[in-house]
Formats: sequence, C-alpha cells, structure tokens
Amino acid sequence: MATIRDVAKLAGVSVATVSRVLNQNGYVNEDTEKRVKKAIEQLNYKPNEVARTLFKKTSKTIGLIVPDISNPFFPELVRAVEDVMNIYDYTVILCNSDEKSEKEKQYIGILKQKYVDGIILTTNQLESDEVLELGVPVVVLDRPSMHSFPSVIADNYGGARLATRHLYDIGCRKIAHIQGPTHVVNAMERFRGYRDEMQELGLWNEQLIIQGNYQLKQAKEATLRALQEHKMDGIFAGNDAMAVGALKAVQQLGLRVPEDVAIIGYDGIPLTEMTTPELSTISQPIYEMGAIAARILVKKIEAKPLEQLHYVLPVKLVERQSTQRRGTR
Amino acid sequence: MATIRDVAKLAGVSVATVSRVLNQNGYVNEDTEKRVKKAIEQLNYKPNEVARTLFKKTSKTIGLIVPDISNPFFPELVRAVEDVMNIYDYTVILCNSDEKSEKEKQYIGILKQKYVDGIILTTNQLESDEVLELGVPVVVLDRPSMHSFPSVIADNYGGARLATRHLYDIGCRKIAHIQGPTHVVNAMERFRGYRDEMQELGLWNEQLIIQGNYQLKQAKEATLRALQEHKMDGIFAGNDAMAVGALKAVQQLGLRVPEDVAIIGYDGIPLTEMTTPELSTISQPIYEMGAIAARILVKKIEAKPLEQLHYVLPVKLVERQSTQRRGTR
DNA sequence: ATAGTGTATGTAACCGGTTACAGAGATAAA
DNA sequence: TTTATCTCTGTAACCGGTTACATACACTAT
Repeated sequence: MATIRDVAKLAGVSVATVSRVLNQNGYVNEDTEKRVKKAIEQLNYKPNEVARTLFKKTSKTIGLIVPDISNPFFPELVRAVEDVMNIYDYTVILCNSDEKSEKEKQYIGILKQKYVDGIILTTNQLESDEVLELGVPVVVLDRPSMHSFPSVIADNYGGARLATRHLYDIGCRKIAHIQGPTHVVNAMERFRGYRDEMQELGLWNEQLIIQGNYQLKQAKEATLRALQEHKMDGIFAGNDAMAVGALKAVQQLGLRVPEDVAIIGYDGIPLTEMTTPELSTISQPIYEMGAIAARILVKKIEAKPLEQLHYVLPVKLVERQSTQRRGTR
Repeated sequence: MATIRDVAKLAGVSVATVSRVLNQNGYVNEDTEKRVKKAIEQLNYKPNEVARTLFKKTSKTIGLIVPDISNPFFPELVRAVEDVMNIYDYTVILCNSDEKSEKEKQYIGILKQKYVDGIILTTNQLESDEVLELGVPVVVLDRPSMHSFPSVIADNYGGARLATRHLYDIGCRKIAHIQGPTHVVNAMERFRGYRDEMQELGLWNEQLIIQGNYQLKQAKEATLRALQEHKMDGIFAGNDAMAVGALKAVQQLGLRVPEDVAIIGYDGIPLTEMTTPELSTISQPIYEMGAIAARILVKKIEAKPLEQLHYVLPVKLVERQSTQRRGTR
C-alpha cells in the first residue's frame, strides 16, 4: 500500500502539500495539484484511515448496540441505521448485548478504545451513569431516554390504547392482554395503555392478563391455559411473535380467528403478513425510527443543534384478517 | 483519557516498560510491574486501539458484507459471526450490499482503509479479481467459492433433491418448483437438484417451473397463475418466503394444504413455524454456517492452517404439517 | 523604498502506541 | 579476573497521516 510519502516523492512535493490536496485546504498551486492527483492515481493511493483517526480523534465509525439482531424487530432498524450512516460516510459496528449490562459495558469500553464517534443504544438495562460518563455522543433507540440523551421511540402507550380500542370497536368485550417482560419498559407502557383503555371502557379485569415474556412459545402455552380458564373474545398481544403464539393456541383449541377470538399484535414486523389469517397489528415505523436515530447521532457528532431531543413517533393500526368482523355481535 | 505516557510518569518508568507490562513481553521486574499496574488502575487507563492498529497493522475488526440484513435469512448468520468473533476479541463492521457490486466494491475499499483484518463476503456478484487483489483474508459465505478462497455453503443441490423426493414420497406426482433469481448461484443449484430428481423419477415437466425471484409476493402471484393453468399436487419453493407465497396462493384458491397441494420451502428460517399449517422445509444450519465462516476467518488471519478449504454443510428435511399426508394416495 | 497581504511550499512536531537497540547491573562459567 | 549471559530499563525511531510554523516570492498600498 502506497503512503502519503510515496505520493509526495513521485509528485516531487512534500507530504504537507499532498495532504492539502487531499483535504482541499490551504493554498496549492493548480499545476502542483494536478501533479499530485496524477501521482495519487498512478499509485492508486488511498489515505490510511487509521493514521487519520489517530490524529483527528474521529473514526467515521459508530457503534450500534442491539439486544439481538436475530429478533425480527431489529434487522429493519439496523438496516435503517446502516443506510443513513452510509450516506454520511460512517461505518457501523454491530454489537449484540442480549440485554445483559455486562456485555453492554464491555462493548462500550471496546467502542471507546476504537474511537467511535458515537453510539446508538437499544437497551434499558444500563445504569445511566456508565453511559453518561462515556464522553461520546449517544442516542437511545426504542427505549425511553435516560437523562438528557436524545431518544427515539414510538408511542407505545397510545398504540396499546389503539389496539385495545380497536378490539372493542369490532365487538370484543372480554379482551385479554399478553404481556411482555415486566422489566422491559416498552412492555410496561403497552400494558399501561391496555389497562387505562380497559378501565375507561369499564371492562378491566385482572384475570385477563397473560404473561408471554415476548416469546412465541411462552405466549402460546400461557394462552392455551388462559383460554381454558376464562372466556375471552379478543387478545391484544404485546408483540407480534406473541400474537402468533396466541393464534396458534386459539387454532389448536378449535376456535376460529377472528370469529371466536380476534387477535391483534404489536410492532408490525413482516411476519404478520405471513400467517393465516393475516394478523392485525400496531405498526411502528421501524425503519424511520432507525433512520431518525442515525440522523440525530450525526448531528450530535457534528455538534449541530438538534431541533428536538425526544422523538415519539406515531404508530398505526393495521387492520388485517385477524380482527375482521361483520359489524354486529 | 489517560495515555501510556501518563501511566509511565505516574509509575516512574518509561513508556517501554508500561508497554511491556501491557503486552506481557520482555523482561519486567515484579515490583515494577506492580507499580505500573497500580498506575493503570488509578488512571483507569485503556490503551488506544487506534494507535496500536496503526503500528501493528491489525485492527481486531472484520468486515461482514451481506446483501440485506432485513432479509430473514441473514440475521441468524450475522449473529453467529458476531458471537464467534466476539470470543476472539474481534469487532464486526456490518455492510449491506444489496447484491450490488458497486456497493460491495465501495465497502471493500473502506474496509481496507480501516485496516480490517479480514472480510466475510456473502455475495455472488463480485468479479473475483477485485477480491483477489485486496490482500486481506476473505471467507465466502453462502455462495460458492471463487478461486482459492475458503468457503462455507450448505448442500443446495442435495437439499433440493431431498425436498423433491420427499414430495414424491408422500404421494405427489405433479411437483412444481418455484425458482429463485437465475443469477443467484444457490437458486440455480436448487433448481438443478429439483430437475435431476424429477428426471430420475420420470416426472420432469418444464411447465411446472414457476419464477418467484425469492420474493413472497412474486411467488404468490406466479403460483396463482400456475395453479390456474396446470394441475399440481406438490410445490417445492426455492426459499421459505416463496413457500409462504405459495401457501397463500393455494389457500386463496380454496385448495387445502397439504391435502390438495403439499408445500415445502427451503432455508428453515423461524417464519416456517409460524404459518398455518406450519411449513415443511429444508433447514440449513444457518447459525453453524456463520460460526464456521467466522472460525475459518480467524484461522486465516492468524495464519494457522485450515483443515479444510471448502465446507459444504448438510441440510435437514424438516417435516411439518404442509407435507403431512396419510400414507396412501 | 518599505510595509503589508496573499499565495505556495516545506520542515518538523504530534497523535499514542510498539519495539529495535543500547546500556547497566547481577550472576555464572571459564 | 575476565567473559558471557540473563535480567531490567530507557531512548528514540517508527506506523501514516495532519497541521502549526517558518520561509519565500509576488504584488499592492503608502
């Protein structure tokens, strides 16, 4: 690999001049510039990013910490971040934390050592102190913001009310909720939305709460048990995977969806279009969330002002077959 | 951030000694080592990876180029790579190429500038010259190897024969194949396996080939048309997404799966367990493929000998409801 | 004639590590 | 006693860029 000194020698100038040509700053004579450019071409010279990083203390790289890329919610989010960062010439280091603060801390340490310019964090485990101290721009994604970090989330509370209300509107009166892990903030927000809506409708009943832990299998098992113990005609699942679990449970007991039990999920991952019947869901603007987080991070890195610190994006009710009923009931 | 010189000063030694302590090489007196370690602790010193990289020309970072992380085949693969690389203290830069050689080339250039220690490539577009010249260890994943690069793939040809044979075994005689893009090598391998098996069974009929382009929607449309034109009692889809498309088409026409038309997919992504009926599929050891590719890359980086250059991993028939028939026919 | 400004380029320090090399003391071997 | 070897440590060059500073020349204003 050619270095800047090779280029300088070939062009008959000093390294400083080559650097000036590369970075388009300082004075350089037109002819000199041409000579340098020709030398660069001839040697197929590409500046060494590492040397540049060492001096400039900016690596054009960011860290993206997600719980688990193989959880179907995250690929689209990651894709969005990568797309936007690519536009601004940043590279993305992907880290899977499994929601373990151990791994998160470890990764944050490594990322700092590599001089990343910023970090996008999808987590709710990390004690904020650790993050606060890290001296690198951070954007919190899909989890409520800690302290003063910019954050991007969707309206979990509102979405949950929307889902619950939708089941009511199509005629459901015994509406169960399959709940995600109690330590995950967005799961609790969705639960709150469900509870408030149910109370307002005068339908609240604690027995209609099912624990699904955001997992298909657990949701299915728990729904099977619940269906045998209590009557219900609608299920609002805290995420789409659990909605599939519920769907399977209902079908396994010989009940029809949506005729006997209507089901609605949450997230709007592609999977919801693949089941039979297709699942209604509250769709989050996943790609947009990632894209906005990335853009905010770039702004923070470049020390530009943010128009807004906390973004709460609207969600959308997507009606599909699993909540399609003929008016009456 | 403290530097090695800060540590040296605090411990009353030279930077060379600190470096020796850090890297456990050269002679260092026990007492001195203790003093240095104490200073490191006190300053919470972490060596600057960038400076280290510049000198050593190894960044403990690799590049992973996939077509599109939001394609459900890849998250598990990426996860596997990340997991294994993490064990060996490597960090992973994720790149989405969209199968465009433009983007691939661009990324490869950037990765080189960042001194990545190796690259895992999931592609079939890149002209091998470009890759050959890049002077960085490369492992080719999920696509047949180019030249002398190590490669990890699953047995596409054998899997396709297995799928076709399975449909035959459960009684199907008019077995259609939904084909992936003709420029994608593994799609063609699967087609070849289907064709050879069909010819051996004496069932070969060109009219039973459906173009699905690896896309759910296109597969569904094409299958709808095909079902109206030709009789068929079995469908082997080139990937799972297209199998879902076929399933939807069959159901939309009021036919039953598996009674009227049996369906089998390919890949074994989690989605196949979520449909109703659940989809039979040829399951590739996705995680293992990623993990092996990562391990090979580490070996190449560390210049250790490889036991094997080309890995062709076995696939597995996963029988689910979509091909479940009562013996006779 | 002189000072001031803009243009053009080079020298060398610097970023924060690693390591070749040199030097010094201690110990063992001849 | 001399020499060789081992242990321990420091100095300084190096990795490949960037940039502060110095220098030099051309041109303009006074």
